[in-house]
Amino acid sequence: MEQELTIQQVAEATGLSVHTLRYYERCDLIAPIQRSPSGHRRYSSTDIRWIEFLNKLRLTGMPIRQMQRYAALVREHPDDGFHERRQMLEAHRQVVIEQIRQLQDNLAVIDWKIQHYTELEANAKHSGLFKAPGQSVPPSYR
Amino acid sequence: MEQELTIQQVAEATGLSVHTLRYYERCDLIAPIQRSPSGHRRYSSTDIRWIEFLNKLRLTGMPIRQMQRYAALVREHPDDGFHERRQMLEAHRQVVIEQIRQLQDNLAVIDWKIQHYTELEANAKHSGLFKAPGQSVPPSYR
DNA sequence: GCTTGACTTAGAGCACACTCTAACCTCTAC
DNA sequence: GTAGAGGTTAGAGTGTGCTCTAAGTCAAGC
Repeated sequence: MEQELTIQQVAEATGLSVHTLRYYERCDLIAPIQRSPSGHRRYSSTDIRWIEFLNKLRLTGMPIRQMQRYAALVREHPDDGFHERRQMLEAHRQVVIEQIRQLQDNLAVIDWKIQHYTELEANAKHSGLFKAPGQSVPPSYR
Repeated sequence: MEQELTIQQVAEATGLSVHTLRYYERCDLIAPIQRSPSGHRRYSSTDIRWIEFLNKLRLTGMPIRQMQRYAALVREHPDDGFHERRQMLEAHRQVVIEQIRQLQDNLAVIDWKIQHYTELEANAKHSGLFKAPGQSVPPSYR
């Protein structure tokens, strides 16, 4: 009942390219995938779940190097040594949280600037007749 | 009263390297900086505020190309044409918001996995005597 | 005058993560 | 049996954003 997918199908399912899938396998992020009699890759649903998790690590900015370490831990101690893996994920978790915080901070500044432009546009429309009160705008903030 | 900073001081103030500062100027993200009689760059506080804003765009993932477009708009129409600049920032804003959303989504999965490892660790400690109820763990989720 | 250290330039080099190429193989349909 | 779609490999190439190098200039202190 285990349905096995071709590399093309996995690419579509995961959003990674076939090139990337082979690349990940080549650099040991993915353990060697089973082959059909003709030598073509046949991905199991377990493989796909692993790839999807890998992808989440990537999308949160984990470098390939670190994913390699994580993948090696899983391969070498599939049934124990959860502690080190958890520690890796927790360290990464902190990095991601910080990343989100920074994005939010910087977004606030961008929002501020959008607001500022909106006011300048409004002023321009009214030919400068209305100057927003209390808005002394430094010339550098254009 | 305009205090002018050296490239080294600006690097310290902004967190960018002196190399990066020169690189940004070379590719027109920063307009040509004033020079001392000896040809050394002298940054004004206006320059620094611009660089800081640039950096926020970078840190939110805006590509250099796009920052170049934005910088060109500011240079070419410093006192009007706020509309296009606002549009650029608003488009970027949406990208950043989506980026944050994705990070949060993926972080949730990582959190789930950390939790899962925590449970596996606890089970291992009790020599498998206690199996968390209702936790049928697929073998792929290790 | 000479050393030291901070600056200048053009251009080369690098790390990262893919992405593509060339040459070859294999299955299916006609 | 041949075309065409899709697979395989090793290895080269690409885009992005820096980062560094080499060779030279300049100002201050000894």
